[in-house]
Amino acid sequence: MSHVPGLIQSIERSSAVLRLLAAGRLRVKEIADALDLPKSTAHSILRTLEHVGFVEQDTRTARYRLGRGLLELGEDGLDLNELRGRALNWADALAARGGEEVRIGALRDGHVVVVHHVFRPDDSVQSLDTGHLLPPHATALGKVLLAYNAPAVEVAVRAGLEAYTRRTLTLPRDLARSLTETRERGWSLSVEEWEAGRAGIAAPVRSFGGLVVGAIGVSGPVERLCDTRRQARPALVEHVTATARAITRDLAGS
Amino acid sequence: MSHVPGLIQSIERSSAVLRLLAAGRLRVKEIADALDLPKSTAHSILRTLEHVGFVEQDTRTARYRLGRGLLELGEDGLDLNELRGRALNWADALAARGGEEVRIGALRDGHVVVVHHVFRPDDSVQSLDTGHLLPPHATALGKVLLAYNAPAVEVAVRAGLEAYTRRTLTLPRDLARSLTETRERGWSLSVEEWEAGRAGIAAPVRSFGGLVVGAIGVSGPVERLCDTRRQARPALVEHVTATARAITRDLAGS
DNA sequence: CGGCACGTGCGACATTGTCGCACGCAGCCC
DNA sequence: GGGCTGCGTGCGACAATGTCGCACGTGCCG
Repeated sequence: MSHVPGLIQSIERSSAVLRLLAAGRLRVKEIADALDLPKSTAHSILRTLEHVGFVEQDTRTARYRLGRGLLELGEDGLDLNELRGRALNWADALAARGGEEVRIGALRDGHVVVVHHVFRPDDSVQSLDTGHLLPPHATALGKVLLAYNAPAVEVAVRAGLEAYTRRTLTLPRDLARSLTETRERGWSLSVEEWEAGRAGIAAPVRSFGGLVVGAIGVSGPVERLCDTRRQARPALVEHVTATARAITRDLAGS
Repeated sequence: MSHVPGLIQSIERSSAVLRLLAAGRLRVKEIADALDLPKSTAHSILRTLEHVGFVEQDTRTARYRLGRGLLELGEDGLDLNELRGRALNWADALAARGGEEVRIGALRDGHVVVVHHVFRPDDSVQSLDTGHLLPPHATALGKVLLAYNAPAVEVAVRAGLEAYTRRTLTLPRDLARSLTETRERGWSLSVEEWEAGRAGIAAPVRSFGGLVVGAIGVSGPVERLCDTRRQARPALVEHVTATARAITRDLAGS
């Protein structure tokens, strides 16, 4: 079997599997025979492709076929209801443990769509925020989503970075620096960039292969989220990032 | 980064890359940032996806986009002219070294399409066979192609295995056994199954990930191709399989 | 009912994928 | 125009992961 050094053999093999399945439905054994691979190897490839949605198996016939995730490649494979369903209990726990209001969101058409919102446990008057759109460049949720989505940054910059407060980042260079910091630390911070007196901390939620499909964040008064130097409180950062990791693990197990 | 044990991480990552590119054209750095991967790792994935035709790069902008190999997944990514172009010199060399006529073929719509035909070096009267269709189940070329294509076997069996000689394999079980042997040894043999007094030996030509995209074979009188027990002569088998491997390496380098 | 073939999953270890580093090139700014 | 920065590409060491033999359970066939 002639494999070119420097190329990733397992990816080449997976491409061959997809090509075979594009021509018709096949069983593990047939794929293994076609590629002269041991059954176990073929099965590992198929299991992975199935997991990422590129392949599906008919349980009755055991035959594999191309999956919706590949046929509809433009969709990011995770709809907002599924994100909400997977993340909402973790969001409730974060609100309880962190003591601040929590939102889960995703980028859609250049905006942050809030798919779940948890009030701050002690507060009595809140406006439920689900379905609302937030500006990506000024909110912590939005900034962490932009950090991993270069085209969305370009769109936002081209549309102009609107100033919501005097602290909103309105220069492309400033936004880019903030997003680079976000990537380096793995979480974002917004201090009075969206609303005066309020801050937010958010972390990414990832899907297969590391794809960012959403974010979870807390928000509240600056003096509760930040220390005297307007830096995020480490304990709260840890709660947010740990929760994001838990949701990511939950999604990976699907 | 949450990766599930038992799944192939590099395949998951490649699926994430494809999803990112389905949403827009991106540079290496942007993909690396989106997935929190080192640039080199992202580059290795892209290079592989490019090699198998799933991704293409715009040399002017350095941006990557989805490639024709993925957008047109039903095509096996190798057209017959390209197979011919890559294989014809090797076929000529095989005819010179093996002393028998050589054909290169591929499966199309249940038939073997001969894409290149080399006369036996010593013969003066030959009919050029290019473009001709051969029955897959009775020829060595066809049997080696069927050995790696389970759906094509099903089609042939369903259509009925026509007897061309009294030695043609007409029972599905007999054909299946012959194809299993073919896979086990890596080459096929046909002794008077297509034409009385003539035999053929053939080996598969493979593309990326091990996909069989064609075959090369020799044919001639039984007494020249086989020993007294009607088994293939080892020296000729070696010539055929070595040539198939050389063409496969040639294709891999593309 | 027994034998066989298949799909699935586990785990050892050899192979391969990962990724830091270096380099060349292009673009930008002073 | 030169220096700096960032990017894309490729090399090679080695740690991590992919490979794959084996075992098991299930279903089918004679």
